[in-house]
Amino acid sequence: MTPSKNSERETSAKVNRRVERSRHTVLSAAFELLSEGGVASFSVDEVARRSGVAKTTIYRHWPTREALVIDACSRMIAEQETPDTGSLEGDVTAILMEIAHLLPTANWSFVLPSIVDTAERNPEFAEIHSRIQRGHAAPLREVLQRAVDRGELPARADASTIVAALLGPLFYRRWFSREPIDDAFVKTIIKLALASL
Amino acid sequence: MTPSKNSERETSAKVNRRVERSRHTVLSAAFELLSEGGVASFSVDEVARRSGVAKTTIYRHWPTREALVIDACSRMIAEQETPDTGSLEGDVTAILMEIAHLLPTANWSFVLPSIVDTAERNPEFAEIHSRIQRGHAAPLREVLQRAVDRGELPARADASTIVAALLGPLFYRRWFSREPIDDAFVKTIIKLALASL
DNA sequence: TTATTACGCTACGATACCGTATCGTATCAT
DNA sequence: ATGATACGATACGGTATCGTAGCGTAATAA
Repeated sequence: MTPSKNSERETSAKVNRRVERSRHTVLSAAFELLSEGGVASFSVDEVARRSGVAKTTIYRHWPTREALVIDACSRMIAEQETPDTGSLEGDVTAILMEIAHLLPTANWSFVLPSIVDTAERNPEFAEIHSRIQRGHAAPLREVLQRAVDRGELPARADASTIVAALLGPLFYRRWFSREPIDDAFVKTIIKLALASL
Repeated sequence: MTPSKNSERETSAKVNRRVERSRHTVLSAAFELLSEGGVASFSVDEVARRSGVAKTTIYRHWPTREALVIDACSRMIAEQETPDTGSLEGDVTAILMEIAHLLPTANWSFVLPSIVDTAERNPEFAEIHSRIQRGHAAPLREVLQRAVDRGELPARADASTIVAALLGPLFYRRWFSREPIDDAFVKTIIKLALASL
């Protein structure tokens, strides 16, 4: 609260104008590069080339290549809204239809295999992957909890099993069997996963 | 069938002793290296170091790094037997329990994300991935077909949907949520996937 | 206006690859 | 035994990458 501290705060806040602009430019290019080639082919030199920001400047903001990759990956977490249709099946359908629509198109769907692979051997990426994963499952877990609260779903039902039964088949089609994901498929999966009620 | 052709055959067949020994040594090291670091960190130099086979020799057998990686990946296809217990649920249970057992331990489960990632942008790897995938699904498709033949399963049932409903949740737990896969989970998934009968 | 701060540019050193060339040696068939 | 063939060792040239250093310039705060 002293004047000196105040001025320090103002200084750092205004310096951020230039800094933030650089950071944003670099992160955009990094994100784009990541989407195209995955974690493996990500290079600081290429980010510098694309962004127009000098490599030295990049290294003034991120101590290492990995730090930049991790930062770029963190922006990949898909924020998804939780619907509230009143019924469990309605909510789940809304969520899965949205995901089914995003899976063939969204940027993160091209990068996620790369993160999964890296996470297999790198704890830092395992942490990021875990956060992304929780983000995907969160809306489902919430509507399931609401259904329990309403008495629509028995409290003994295992939420994580149901989530796996819902998301698993969709992910399987996107990354393993590479089959298209149409509405009929999604509805069948929902019917099967919620059949035990 | 001429003598000259015969001698040519014999020659190539015996030369193969040395050649096959080299090929086998290299492929073993390549497979091991692949299991540890995935496709991205795979290098011919490292294979040469580990195998003791000179890099020049490796390049006499494989024209390029990628050819060697692809060859090593091809050996990763898990041969799985198709059970025959007499009932659909029995067969499916046998298959999925086996997979659930392999998922946390088998070498290919560590490499598969890497192949999936590479396949996302490389058609050659997409082809390999497709073969691996068909290998995983084949036993399930066979027991499903047998169930249809017995009349245990309606012919209109979509096999590829059921396969996705069975394998998807298991794969989801191995590579996405990273939760353990216990017997209770597998049995629940089977119950859900076959509930529509 | 002036001092500070961030930035750009160029150039490094170090490392790790790929794929090839050369040449001498060991293995193998006959 | 001998000629053919595969192998090993070493050394390249070329490229890409990481991360750093030095120095001049532009933006910014005071």
